[in-house]
Amino acid sequence: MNPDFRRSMQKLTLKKIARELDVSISTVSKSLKDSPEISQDTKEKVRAFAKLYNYRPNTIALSLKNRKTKTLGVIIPEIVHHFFTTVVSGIEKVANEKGYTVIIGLSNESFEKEVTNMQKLANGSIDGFILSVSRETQLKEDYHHLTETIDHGMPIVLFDRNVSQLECDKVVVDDVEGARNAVEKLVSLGCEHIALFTTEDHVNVGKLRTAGYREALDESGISYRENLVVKLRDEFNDEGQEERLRAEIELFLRNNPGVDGIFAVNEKYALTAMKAAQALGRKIPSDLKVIGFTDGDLSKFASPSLSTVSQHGIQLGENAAQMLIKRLEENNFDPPFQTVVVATRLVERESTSIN
Amino acid sequence: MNPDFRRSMQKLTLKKIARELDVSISTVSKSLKDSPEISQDTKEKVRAFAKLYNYRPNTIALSLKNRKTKTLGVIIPEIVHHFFTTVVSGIEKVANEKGYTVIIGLSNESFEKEVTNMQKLANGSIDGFILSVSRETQLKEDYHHLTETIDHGMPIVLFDRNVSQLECDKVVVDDVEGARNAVEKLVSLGCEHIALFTTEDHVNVGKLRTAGYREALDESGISYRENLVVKLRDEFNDEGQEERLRAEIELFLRNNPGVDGIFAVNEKYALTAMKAAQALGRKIPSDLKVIGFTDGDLSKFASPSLSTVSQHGIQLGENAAQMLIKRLEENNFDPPFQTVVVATRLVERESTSIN
DNA sequence: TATTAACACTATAACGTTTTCGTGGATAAA
DNA sequence: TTTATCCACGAAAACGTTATAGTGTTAATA
Repeated sequence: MNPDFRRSMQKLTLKKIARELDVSISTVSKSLKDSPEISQDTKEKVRAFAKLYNYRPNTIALSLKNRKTKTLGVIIPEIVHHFFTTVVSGIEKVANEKGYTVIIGLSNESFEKEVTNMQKLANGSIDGFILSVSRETQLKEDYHHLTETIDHGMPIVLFDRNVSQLECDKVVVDDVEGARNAVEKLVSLGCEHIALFTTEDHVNVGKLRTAGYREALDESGISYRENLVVKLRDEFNDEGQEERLRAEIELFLRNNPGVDGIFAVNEKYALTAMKAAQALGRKIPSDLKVIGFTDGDLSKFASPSLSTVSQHGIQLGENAAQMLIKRLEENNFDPPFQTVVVATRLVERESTSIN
Repeated sequence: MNPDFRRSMQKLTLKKIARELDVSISTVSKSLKDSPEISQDTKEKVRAFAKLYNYRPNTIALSLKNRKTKTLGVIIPEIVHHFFTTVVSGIEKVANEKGYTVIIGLSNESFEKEVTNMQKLANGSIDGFILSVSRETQLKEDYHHLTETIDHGMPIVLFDRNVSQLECDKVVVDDVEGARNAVEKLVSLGCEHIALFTTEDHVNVGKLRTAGYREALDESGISYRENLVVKLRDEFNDEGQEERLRAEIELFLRNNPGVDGIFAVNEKYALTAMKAAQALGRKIPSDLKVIGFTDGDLSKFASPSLSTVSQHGIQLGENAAQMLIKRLEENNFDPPFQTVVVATRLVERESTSIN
């Protein structure tokens, strides 16, 4: 055998093995698949060779032939974001276990990037999508790229940011219940003037958590007061806008000294509120109790540590991957579709302790 | 035309267009590529049809034909980790701009997962790797999977966790300098007993940052004292081990009341140290000044906010992607290899303020 | 001895592209 | 009229697989 064989081989293929061993490509393929059509001798010879030179079938060729890629496309609005990374790690875990690969696309909260990213992946690169729609998409309420994908026979599992008019599998957090539990907790701790820091209305999860806040108040016989609800503008989330967010929150706290509880729809709002309140001399949790949403490191390391509604992102991701893979393996892309609701859990820390 | 055409088409291909328009596949392909071989009439007809039914070439088929996938494989030790996500977002940005897709593999700090992930992707799915080796890989010092990949003609760009014996492009943070600057800062603020919280020795970045710590002390004429260096065990980073980490740090602080400055090689150690110190009644920054490494949200939102050595993960990712894509487009997989060093920047916050 | 069956392989088509090389017919030049 | 030149298109190969359908040789059966 050519001594330079190893060097010359950029990538070993069936054809090269066949040429080297002086048999046909079919024989090589069948040998490696342990087909009964091939004699033991030949099989062993081929397999030894393949093993020696570390043959691995070309994934692309297989994808083309089988018309499936064993790859999941995941589109998320942001990756530098604790919640989404936990979801991705859940997806990746299940995907890997079942022999799937994960491709990640970032929309960066942009409608256009979401669309182009999907189009790029939809052309044969992946078998199905797991995605959370971007903020802009929710704002525009334009979901044609999603419906078209589904119509073309590619399954989608939506997560977290629900879009009720879309017919597909979904796995969502029980935002309403999570928020309700949080606010109920505040009430049970004696809070009577509970402020809500939430997003603009078009953000679905913000809306749902607001609804939960309201439910809890209703149940407790506390009247809902518009002026205790602060809708923070989207742009405050942008890089470098921390000060404006802080100013807005501080202004509110200054104007509402009677507030004794805060429920915020995310960690950032909650922590900013805590910092602003502390700067104003309010003691947490004695004067003011705070609960946030999304359980990340930020909450754990805050001073005082922040009680939060944990969303179980990993579980969410695992569920999403399972649902998608199930459809793919069963080759069932038709209704009925399923919506899995992942329960939240209130993690109590110092910001709501009673001492 | 068959009215059910749209429905029947799972995915539009050249062949289907050809059949429908009663021309050859070649003609369709050439028309879409605006070849001069084809008449205007035919071109227009084909293009109108393709546009109407939203034809997009099958990526997999193109990959097979061109023997390149326009996809980058990114292997990171962890995804629920601020630094790595910033790197990924930098990679993704550049990749997207240049028409590349990104596949993510997680090693979860495991050697075996790193190897299998790479093997899976190396078989045609991607054109090159960007990766940061897992902790276990560093521990074992087994890099055969990397050298083999390189030998097979697939370029690798290593980032952050450098492996000096590997011959490939690299983009690393200047850990030594970052650490030195941080410690110099502490010295300039009057600290004389500066503790170091670092990792076990086999973690490269820990070692480098430790070296920087030492350099700064040497320069400042402060003697290096072994007993001020705390090597925290890897396992303390695992989920649920926060208390043990905290206990270890607290013990040290209790035994070393004279410590007036802390440099920690990551955010977690720094924040845990701050919390422990505060619990022991030390005031930060007046009694004790603290600087961490890696600039994440944790540092910004801590109380007091934490000064850190910012690693510019995004830039790091951008550089890595640029280097890899350059090699791919130039088809140049040979030495010389480049090592880009991304400078760090000391971000000063409350934990080192002077008032 | 002629037929059949078993064996151990090879050839071929297909997946969806792109590209090189033909090719038939029309037109222009000789 | 014959020959050369275009024009507009089609055929075929290739990328690396797998699966189906041959095929030639030997051995068993009638």
